[in-house]
Amino acid sequence: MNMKYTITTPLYYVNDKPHLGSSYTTIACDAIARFQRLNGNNVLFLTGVDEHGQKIERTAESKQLMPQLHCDEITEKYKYLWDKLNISYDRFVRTTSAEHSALVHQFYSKVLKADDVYMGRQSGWYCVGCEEYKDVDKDDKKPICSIHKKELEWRDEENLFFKLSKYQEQIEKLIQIDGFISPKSRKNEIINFVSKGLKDFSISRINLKWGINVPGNKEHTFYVWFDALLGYVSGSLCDQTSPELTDKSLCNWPANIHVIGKDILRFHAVYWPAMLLSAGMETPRSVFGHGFLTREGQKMGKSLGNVLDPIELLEYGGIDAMRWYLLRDIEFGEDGDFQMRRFVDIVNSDLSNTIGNLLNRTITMSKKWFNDKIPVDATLLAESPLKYQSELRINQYMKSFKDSNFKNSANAIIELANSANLYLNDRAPWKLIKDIANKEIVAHDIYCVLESCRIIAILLNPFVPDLSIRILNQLKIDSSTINFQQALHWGMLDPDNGLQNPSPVMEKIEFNET
RNA sequence: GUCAGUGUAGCUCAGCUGGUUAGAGCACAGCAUUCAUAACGCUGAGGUCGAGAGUUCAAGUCUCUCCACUGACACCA
Repeated sequence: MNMKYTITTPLYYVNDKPHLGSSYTTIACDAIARFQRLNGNNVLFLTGVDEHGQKIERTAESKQLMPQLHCDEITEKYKYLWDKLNISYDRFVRTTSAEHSALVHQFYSKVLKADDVYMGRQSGWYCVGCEEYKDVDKDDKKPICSIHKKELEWRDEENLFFKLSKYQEQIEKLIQIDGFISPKSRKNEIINFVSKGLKDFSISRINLKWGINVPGNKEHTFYVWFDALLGYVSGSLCDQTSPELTDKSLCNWPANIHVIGKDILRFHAVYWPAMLLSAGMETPRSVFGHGFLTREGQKMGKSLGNVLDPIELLEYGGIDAMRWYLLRDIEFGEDGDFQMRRFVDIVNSDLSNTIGNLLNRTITMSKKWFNDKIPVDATLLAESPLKYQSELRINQYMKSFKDSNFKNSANAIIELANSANLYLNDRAPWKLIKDIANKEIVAHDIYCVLESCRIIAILLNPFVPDLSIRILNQLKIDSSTINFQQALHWGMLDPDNGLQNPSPVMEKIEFNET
């Protein structure tokens, strides 16, 4: 097939170090990217950071750093974490890069040509945290932002405006398209919002140095959102060094999916497509707004002091545990609750007890009775109930994964492992082998279970690539070139290939309350 | 305030157009047990299905009211 498939995480705001929420989004994207690659698609997996805006400027100031240095510092933390989480991104976009600002200028000139920009005046109470004007009473003397609990600032300034209202009908049509906005519940909210009439929005700020300058308007810099969203384009250009918005240069555009948190869905599903329409570019194929994570039933926040640091979690449970738990136990799209007890239980049960132990017990038997080779009768393979099971579960897995239903996909893997465990208990090869006449039957049984393990390892790959490779290594399978189309056929395991000595592929996590 | 969604075992959730003793996984208890990471397997205990009222021969499943949580919009701060 070899289709181009472009997937993006949000460009994370470098106001602070990465938190569990951004890790969650990024892990989900990584799973999708890996899944698509295994399906033979040519994937461009894009992530990056959004570095401009007043909030950054002030944060840097409070740290007595130049904004750029502050951004560099935080950007490094993101890169470090993505590295630790084995995120297979292809490009990392920085909105402070020269290429990016060149692209923003190019894009802006297109929007200008479309006659979609005008100078307007905006006054009102402004929240720097939100980077947004708030609808509050003008007579109020000390209004406070309901989200940030900070005092608002009075602003009265000239801004450039983008004619969002002009795209009312086109946006209405776009958001109706089946699959454009997921999950469905959020789609309805956006439709509702758009139906009330789109208002033009400002795309520039004055008196803000930390931003990309607006050509022709010295005092102005671009509003962070206008700037940040374009990072998706600058990151997906074929040749990033010479940003030109032509059909050729846009070979990775449009994005197949923007994965974001539910809080910024409107920017992605409404503002962003309108901007692209204005510039005569294609709109993204889909936008997925996932839910938020709470911790032990409570919102995570600095004020509550219950923020879960991804690095800490990683050190505690390991990368496979973290990735597995987030993808397997939390409904993608819905809000989810992180519970330490459950984290430990789920990971131990699924990865150590069900899958790890299955592999371990089977390899042990194989080594004990057949040394390295399994004398299996190939003609019998086609009739194994495990063959049927694996096909059933592969189907379930594929179907669910395409809907970004990671939970159900992961369940399919566990079901297959359960079946294999049951099969062993049922066949009891350790009893059969006592009669040497049964050796062939036992070989067949062992082979079928090992083959199930191989398929399990491959299906696990997008979820927990490290564990997947550890399993394949024990089966002495080269993990560097696998793809679904070839690898998911029953009977691909070479019986003469030999096996590595078994050692637990997944250590258990010990639960300790902290 | 308006609209939408959710509320089912300790935890995470299934239960389509109403129909016999409400399900799964995890956790827990007991049994069994080595091929295996005290793992796998079997058995079991656990729910007045958010509350109340109504429709019906029959409601987790339909109607109404209320409560809690989540979100959107509006309003206020």
